[in-house]
Amino acid sequence: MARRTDTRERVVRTAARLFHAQGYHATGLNQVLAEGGAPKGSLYFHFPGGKEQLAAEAVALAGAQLCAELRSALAAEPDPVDALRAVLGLLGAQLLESDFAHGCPIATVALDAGAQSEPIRAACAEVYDSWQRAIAEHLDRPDADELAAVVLATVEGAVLLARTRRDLAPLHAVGARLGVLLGRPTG
Amino acid sequence: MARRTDTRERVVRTAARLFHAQGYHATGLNQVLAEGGAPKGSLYFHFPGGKEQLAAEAVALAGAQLCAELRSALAAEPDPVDALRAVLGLLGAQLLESDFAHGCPIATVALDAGAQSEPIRAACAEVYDSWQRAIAEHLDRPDADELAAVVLATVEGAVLLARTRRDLAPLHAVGARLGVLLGRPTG
DNA sequence: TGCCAACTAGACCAGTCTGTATAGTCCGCT
DNA sequence: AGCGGACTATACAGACTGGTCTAGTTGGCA
Repeated sequence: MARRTDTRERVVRTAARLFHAQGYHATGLNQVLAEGGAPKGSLYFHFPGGKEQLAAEAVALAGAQLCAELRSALAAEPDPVDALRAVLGLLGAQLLESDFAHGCPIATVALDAGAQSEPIRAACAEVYDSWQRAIAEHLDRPDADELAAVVLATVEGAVLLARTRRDLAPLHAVGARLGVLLGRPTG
Repeated sequence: MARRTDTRERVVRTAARLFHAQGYHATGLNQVLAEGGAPKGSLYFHFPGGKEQLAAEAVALAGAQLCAELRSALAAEPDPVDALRAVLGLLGAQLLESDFAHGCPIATVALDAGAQSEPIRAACAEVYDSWQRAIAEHLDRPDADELAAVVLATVEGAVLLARTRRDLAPLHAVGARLGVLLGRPTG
């Protein structure tokens, strides 16, 4: 069956945006529906699993989008340190633009709903894995995967701190230290 | 007026525990009251600011407790790297014990409620500042403060990843890289 | 033309949320 | 004894939650 409308996609996009800024429990289905321009019947037609399914798909969508941006940034710069600094710049710009509402779309949902819903937690974990893989592929060394996890953790933490403090300083501090962290293959 | 009961403290402790594990919006006042053994009238007597005030105080309490543990761990080890590894071990044990429910008590609330409530955001930011100061004081070098921010971000990110993945690997990876990050004063 | 699936539309339900109102209990102080 | 503030206890309000139900509309295909 070919789809006849774009309602489903519109709803997921709206949900992704709202979950990103407000979190899972703070975002009501009514708000998603109102801003997405869809009635309740449509939602439960497209997402029989309800809010939980919607959140899992929204997380996957937001994660895939950011993964694409991450890969393109990494591909544009031969040096991993420069590339990651570009990514930090991107995240910082996003924070500023949204008045510090848009940090990491995964972290918000992971902490808010991951503990109560296994599908949502799994979707978040999957996204983190994809990001880590993208980073690891650009670190040409034996411990690339483990190091990519550290880089990912550092960036995630910096975004969390920056959002909470309403200040980009943590992002800059991390950017300045990336060279040290990635500098020597054998540590 | 001296206090005549410990209801207030009991409620804050219960709230801190529940917010820690479930987040702000996922935790209802009724649950806090039931588990804390207090009626609603008492809550609004002790916390006229309602849930928002309760959360701000719970965050401050949890933050102060962890800050004390952090300082004691740092004081027990002369080498900052060893000391921070001990802290990572503590956080990992806490995650395991709680079946990955208890990550960072601040991050959960900061992402969940910080965007909507300025007092809660400020309370979270204050706690992060206190932790960063505690770390910086044990790094005897000119760039201690900035470096402490990076360390804090890395640890926070690692806890977030570990909780989401239900796997302590990110914590271990960070522990193994702390030496590189802190190794040379001039980077 | 007629049929069927894809999809929309919104009323409706039971439960939960935070917060308020008010009556009552306890206890130290004078 | 009895006043008054500290505190408890609970019923209740009003809004909102996620989710279900049924009726209706649309569009392609036979």
